[in-house]
Order: sequence, then structure tokens, then C-alpha cells
Amino acid sequence: MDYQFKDIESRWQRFWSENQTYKVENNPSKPKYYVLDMFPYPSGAGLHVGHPLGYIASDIFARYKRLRGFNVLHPMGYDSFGLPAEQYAIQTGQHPAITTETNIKRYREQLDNLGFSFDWSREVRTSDPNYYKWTQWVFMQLFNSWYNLEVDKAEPISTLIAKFETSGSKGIKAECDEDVANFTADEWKRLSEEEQQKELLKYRLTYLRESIVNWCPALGTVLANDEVKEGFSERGGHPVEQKKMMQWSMRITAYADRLLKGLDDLDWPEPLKEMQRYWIGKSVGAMVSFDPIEVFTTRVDTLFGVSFLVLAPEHELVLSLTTPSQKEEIADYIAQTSKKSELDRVANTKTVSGVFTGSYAKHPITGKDIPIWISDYVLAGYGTGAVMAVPSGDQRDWLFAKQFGLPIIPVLDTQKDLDQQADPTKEGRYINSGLINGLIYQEAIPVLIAKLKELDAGKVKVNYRLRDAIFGRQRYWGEPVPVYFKNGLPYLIDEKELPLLLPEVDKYLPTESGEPPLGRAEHWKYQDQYEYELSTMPGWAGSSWYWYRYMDVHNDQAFADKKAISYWKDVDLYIGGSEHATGHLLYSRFWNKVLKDLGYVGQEEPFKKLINQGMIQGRSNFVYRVVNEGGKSTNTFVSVGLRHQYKTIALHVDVNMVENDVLDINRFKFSRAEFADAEFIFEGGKYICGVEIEKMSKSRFNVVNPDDIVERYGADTLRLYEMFLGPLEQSKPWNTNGIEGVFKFLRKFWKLFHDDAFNFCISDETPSKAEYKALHKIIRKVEEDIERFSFNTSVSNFMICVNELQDLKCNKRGILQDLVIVLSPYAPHIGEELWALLGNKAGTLSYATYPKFDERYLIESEFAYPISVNGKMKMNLTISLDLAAPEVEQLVLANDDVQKHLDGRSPKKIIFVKGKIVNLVV
RNA sequence: GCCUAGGUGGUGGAACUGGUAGACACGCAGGACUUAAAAUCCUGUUCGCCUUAAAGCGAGUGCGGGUUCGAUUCCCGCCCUAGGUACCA
Repeated sequence: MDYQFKDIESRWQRFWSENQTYKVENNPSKPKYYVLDMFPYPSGAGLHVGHPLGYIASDIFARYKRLRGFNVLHPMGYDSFGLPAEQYAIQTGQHPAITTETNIKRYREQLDNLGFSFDWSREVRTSDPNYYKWTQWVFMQLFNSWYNLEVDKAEPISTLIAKFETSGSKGIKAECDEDVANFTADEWKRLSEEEQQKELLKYRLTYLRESIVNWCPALGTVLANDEVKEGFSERGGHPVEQKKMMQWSMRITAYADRLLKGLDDLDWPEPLKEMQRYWIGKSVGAMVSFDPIEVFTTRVDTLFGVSFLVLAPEHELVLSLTTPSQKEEIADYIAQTSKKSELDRVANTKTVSGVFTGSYAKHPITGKDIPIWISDYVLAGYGTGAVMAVPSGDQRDWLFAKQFGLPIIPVLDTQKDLDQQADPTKEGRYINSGLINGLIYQEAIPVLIAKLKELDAGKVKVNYRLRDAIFGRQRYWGEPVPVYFKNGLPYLIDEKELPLLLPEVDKYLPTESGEPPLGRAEHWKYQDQYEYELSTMPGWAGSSWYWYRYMDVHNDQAFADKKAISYWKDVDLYIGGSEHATGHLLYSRFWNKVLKDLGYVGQEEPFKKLINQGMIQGRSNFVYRVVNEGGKSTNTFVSVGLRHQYKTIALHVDVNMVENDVLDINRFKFSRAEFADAEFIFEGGKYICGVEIEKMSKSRFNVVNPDDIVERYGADTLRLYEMFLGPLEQSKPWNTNGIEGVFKFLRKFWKLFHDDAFNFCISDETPSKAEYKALHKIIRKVEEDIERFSFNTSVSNFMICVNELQDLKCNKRGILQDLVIVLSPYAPHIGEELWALLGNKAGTLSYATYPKFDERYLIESEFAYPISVNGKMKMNLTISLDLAAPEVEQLVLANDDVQKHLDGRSPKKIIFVKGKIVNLVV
């Protein structure tokens, strides 16, 4: 029979599912390998052809590792809490759980269509109470922990209480709020239970804090910064305003340095690591006190170049420092800046504005009076919200000084063009700089720091850009926070009462009094008397630990059994999009470190190797409708090459009516009534469509559904084709133009096992040298490529191999059976079918013995050396590989054709690289 | 602006540590089979010049330099594209 992919694929998919072929046990006698995909949010739109790219790559990798004898954990699940289901619920009243369930079903069908080797018995859903029970449990661990800087790790809060009881707050080095109290052990013991709890909250890894949040009244929810685009919500486009709210926060800043250092040893893409580094934003500098202002600076060496100080308009000392004569001006300025939107502030980097407060600060070393200004180029949220301005070294300070006629003092003898711009150099020797005059940068720093310490006016300080993460959303469809309030103080519910179930509500909107939707739940009180926390957890909660749940998904005693964790350890390969660079991937690393500190898991980092698959963009097609002289649209359409001869407007046309950019006229005519009698101006007898690369979306008519491709060519073709498209990590437009080639390849492969009448026909003869060579070339290639995640080159080489075997008319079991195994990670269905036809036990291909590469088959005795003259290739000459330089040179020079190329000249020098090249230099 | 990745035929792309640029595939052109079409197979296909043809010559991996016997690959300067970021002191 010809290659009947439909029949083959549905049969094997059923077989795998019925026989649980990919169910994996925690089996310590085998080496483990953990291949993880970023789990999807099951949206209503279903999968398009871009989604499976990463899943196909990870599946190939997982199947390959399985064949190489690893016990492979390759699970899949759903990040099923989220805003879209909730918005849909608000609009329709449909419970988000129902929509979510429907969407998951659809996702599952689409995924199953592609022949993935997921162990579905380990599926997780973040919105499932059996799952979020443990998300709540992790929250409790964070609540019950503090960060001890002495040992640089998190500890149970009980160790802190013990310290308070024995020696009070003295000597405690913790990552905590700034307003912690000082007390002795006795004082601590005399505090009431409530006062103690209040104090402890300042140390917990998750804590309540008044934060400014992006509040969206229309959605009735708080949005993350990346959910807000230019003052409007990303979804729905509703206006967003700034609002102060009591919010749960996570003390991720405690881990800033460990999160930064940990990056060095991770096998992640450099751009991704760079993004996280930037996000963490470590800068080493100094705190310097200009009485009464404290500033943070990374260039303490320019201390003598300070000619003024600048405070953020929001700085707490602004009002008290303003002199009566400046009061009005300052008030005006503050009012102005608070009105300015974020965008205005950023857009205006060329012009500077500011106002003098009328007050002066004291330079810590010279004691000189330094004028204090305010300006919006200084941010309240970074450092101390105040800067020492050094116009000679900092461009912003320079602009400010120019604008307001303040002095520009050079501090290094190499600074130049200071009348044009600031010069931030660190080269040269200091001038105008008191005790560091004549020194270089490296010498000056310790001298200055020592002096500032002596004067008690400064110290070394490390500053981070990273902020504590807000952990709460005023929305319904998320994990309830396992906390209740007693006299305004938060307490954890009893662990035995987990999961704290999401209560039913009548509407998914905030209450009339502005409380989150959970405020609508009736009779929802802890022990029937205490208010529960009404906000739910943010989207990243459930995804910050899910890889552990896959290890032991049905455990109801722990988030995962210790044995399972110590076996599976960490994720060996994680594949997903780079859009999670600073969200999910940072929070996951953070929670992992907390769990490690508390002794629940063993690894400091959760994801050893990470690959970002590229985005698959849409490839839109256009038709060009001719516009007549009156400017009216006609019903005539002109082919793209001729469109400039007419006045036209471009219309998106559904890509499913277009093949190789040629429009299917009939389908076009039937697509809409108005096109039924459309006329066409062809080129070369065809209507060619225009092309543009855009995002894949319904409105652009360029969405390609994997189901349609599978229907037409089969899953194996789709899998191979998505890999063939180009390097995994590169973004590229979806284009079906080449898919025929891949499909033809599978048919050719199928043909190798069949005679011309399509009867299965295999020979048991010993393969020839050439046949072995073709096989072992591909064995080696696949092995090399998979290490580099270069799947596209492997597909090309499968084609080369099959072409060669076809030329050799090879139908020998000794070759083809091994080739089936090598190809099976890419095309598992056709593989299983042929594997069974070859007489092997059905369904055993996935765990077959991978053929061993044997160098012997590739050893050549001769090589067709390229002969080049002055580095330009002229001809090939086949020479034995046993020969060394002198003999080769002799042979080359004796050759008539070579002499022709030399044209009478005699070579000055002959370069010979064995097995590579001969180059004659004349 | 800064950070990162990238720029190769009509198209997707290949060339792994400097050694035959354009593998493989699409598309296109021509041919075979066929009443015809589909499918399949064969040949050609970087560009330019020259030639009836065989063959030959020259240019060529964003642009300009450099190192080298030899550069898509290494170095310097610049241009463009994509992603990230936005006054971080």
C-alpha cells in the first residue's frame, strides 16, 4: 500500500494511549532525564501552527533520550488560572472553570493529533484544587520564613523568634522592612501576641505592604507592569490608574545576589541571561551623606566635582527644605510633574527642568555649601531618591548645569570637551579633588571610602534595580491566599484545611464597595468568624513550582515525595518562549531557592539548560482590488506583479485559499457573495498574491491551524516540516511552500520498504559498504545535531540519506531497521508502522536499542582534494589519504591540468592540509 | 541611546574548531511517462561575460578596511533588521 498516513497515525496514537506507552515510573535504577515544556494557558482560540514548534523539538529530544536508555520525564499540563477566562465569565456569566475545561479538552485533542510522547498520567492544572493546595502550601512556607543574612539563606521564622527570645533584636542581620524596631529579649517577651506578630511580619518572606499598583477600574483588578501598555490594559485597552493598596509582596530582593550569581553556571541563551542581569540591575557604589541628604552614587571618585544635589520631587525632605521664597515655585513644579504621564517624562530626555529649593547641603569632605534642587529626572524609587550632581562626568547633570548656570568642575586631567558634553571617563589622574589629587581611579576609591568612614559620612553600598514582587490580584480566577485576618493582622489558616477552595460568587466583578470578587462569596469566613484574604494569587504563582509536581503528581501528603525529588532533581532541558525571561523564569528561580533553603528540594537552580524557540509569525496574503477613476472599488483584482499599472487597494485574503502565493480563484469566488463575479488580471495565467509578514491572528486571515496540516499531510510531515523550517531559536514566518518536499521525503522513505506495486518487500542480504556508509553518516549527524539543537540540519540529512539509499535501491533490513529507529523521534507514527511491518513487537520502537555509530564505515582511502591557486579553487584531484606532503606536492605538480592553471608560473609555496586542501601560491 | 541576536541565490536555509560558498528543500524552466491530468522520474537553475556547443573568464556571503597561503567564519569602523530596555545616579 502507498503511504496512508491518516490510517497509520490514528492507529498508533490510539495504541500509545491504550497501552500507556509513555507512562514513566520513578525508577532509580535508570539514569533520569527531564525534558520540560513551558505549559500553555488554554485559551479559547486553540493552538495555531506556531505553538507546537517548541513541543515538537522537546518531543524529539525526549524520544531520542529515551532511545539512548534514559528514563525520561516528559510531562504536560495547563497554566489554567488567568484573566481571559475571567473576562469571558464577566461577559457571559459562564463559570471560568467550565470555559477552562472546554478549552483544555480542545488543546488536548490538538496535542494528541501531533503524536507527542507526553506522560499524560502526570498532567497538572494550576486551577485544580489538588494542585493549588500545594501552591497555597508554598505560600505558607514563605510566610513562615525570614532571610538570615548571616548564613545567607532563608530560615523558618521560629529561628528568628528564638533569637528574639534570647537576645532581642540585637545582632540580627535580616532582609526585612526598614522600620523594624530595636528591643531586648525582655522587651520582646513583654510584647503582646499581636505586637509580636506585627513585628514578625516585617521579616517574613511574604508580607503585607502598601504599594502603588496599576489599578484598572474597568477590569476591577490590579495589573502587572507588563500587562499595562502606555496607560491602558493590554487586554481590553481599558484605562489604568495608579492607586495605593495593601498588597502581599514577596521578598525576592533578598535573593537578588544569588539570582544574579546563579546565572553564570546556567546553560541558557546569553540574551536571556543578559535580560535577567539587567532586570536585577546590581550596581556597586556608595552611600554618601551630604547633611541632611543621603545620596547613592556609583562614582564616589567624582565627589569633588559635585556642584549641586538633585532630589526627586517626591523626596520626603523636599517640603521641609524649601525656603519660603521658593515655596510657590516648588509647589508648582511638583504639581506639574505629578500630572505628567510616565510617557511624557521619558520622551523628554533632551530638555531638563527643575527648581531650586533655596536650601543647601554640606559637602561631607570640603564642608562647602551645595545647593539643593529638585527635578523629575531623579526617580524616587531608585537609590535614595537623591543624587549628587557631577556635571563634568554625567550627561544629565551636565545638561541641568548648563540650563541653570551651575558650575561644571573637571575632576580628571583627561576629561575633554566639557563645554560640549560631559565626559564620564575613569582614565587619568584626579584634579580639583583634595586628598585624591594625582591618584588614578583604582587608588582613589579606597582612600575616599576610608575618609568617608572616618567622618561617618559614607559607606560602600550595593544597590539593586529589582523590586519586591507584588503577590496579589483583585480578581476571581486565581488561587485563594490561605490567610485570614484577626484584628487587622494576617494569620495562616491551619495546614490541615488546605486547599482553601475558591468560593462560588454570583458575579465575577468587584463588590459595590470596591472589594475583590471574593468579597461576594457568602458565608465564606475562617472558622465562621474571621475574614479571609480577598485577593487571589497572581498568574505566576502556580507556574513557579510546577516542575516539582510532575515528579509526583498524585501525592496528597506533600507537594512531591522526597524520593521523587531526589531522583528527578531538576529540569535537564526546558523549552519555551523568551517572553518569560523576567517573569516566570525569575520567580521560579526565586521560589526554588526558598524551597532549597528550607530543605524541601536539593538543587539551587531548577532549569539547567534552556532553549528559547523562535516565534512563528504569520505570512499574510493580499489581493489587489482595482480602484476606478472615480475612486470607487471595482470587482476586478490584479495580480501582484501588475498592480502598479493600476490604482489598487490591498485586501487580506485568507491564506488557506492560497498556495505558493497563487490564489485559488474558485475558492476566492465562493468565499464571499461580493466576490462571486469577480474578475482577474492574471500574470502568466495565474493570480499571484502579495505577501507580508505579520503576527498570526484571525483579523489578518493568516492563522494556520495544525489540524488542517495534519489532515492534509499527516502529523509526521508537520513535525518534520516545523523542524525543517530553520534553526529552532530563530523567529520565522510560517510558510507552507516547502511542505511538499518533506511529505515527498516520507513517501520516498516508505517506498524503500516496498516494491513498485507497494508490497512490503525487505531483503535480509548483507548491506554493501555504500549502504552502511549512508546509514552511519546519518547516525553520526543526528547525534551531533541534537546536542546543538540543530534539528533542521538533521532533517536535511535524513533526506540526503534516503536519496542515497534510493539510488542504491537499498531495501536491506540491516540498514532500514536502524534507520527507522534513528528517524523515529522525528516521525514516530511511520516509524512504528514500519517497525511492526519489519516483524518487531508492536509499540516497542520507543524503547528500542539505538544503533551505535561506527567510524569504520566512514573511513575513506582517497579524497578529492580541491586544488587552489592563490586561494582560489580551480579543480579537484583525487589523491590517496595515506600520502604525506612531499608525495602529494609531487603528484599535484606532475598533473597536466594543474600545470594549465599555473600557466607556466612555478609555485613559491605549496600549502597542504591533509584531507582538506592543496593551495599553490604563485 | 544602551544591551543582545542577526544580515548568504527568486524563497526557507546549509557550510560544526579559518580550508571546494549556496548542501537539502521550495519555486521556476525543459524533458520522460500519459488520450489528458495528477502522481512519479530525469536534466538545469548565484550573478555577469564569452561560446553553436564543450569549455572558459570575472564578480560574489549588508558596506569599507585589516590579519592570513586561504575569511561567510577572526579583528577594526560603519549601515540595516529583529527582540529586550528606557533618565537606575
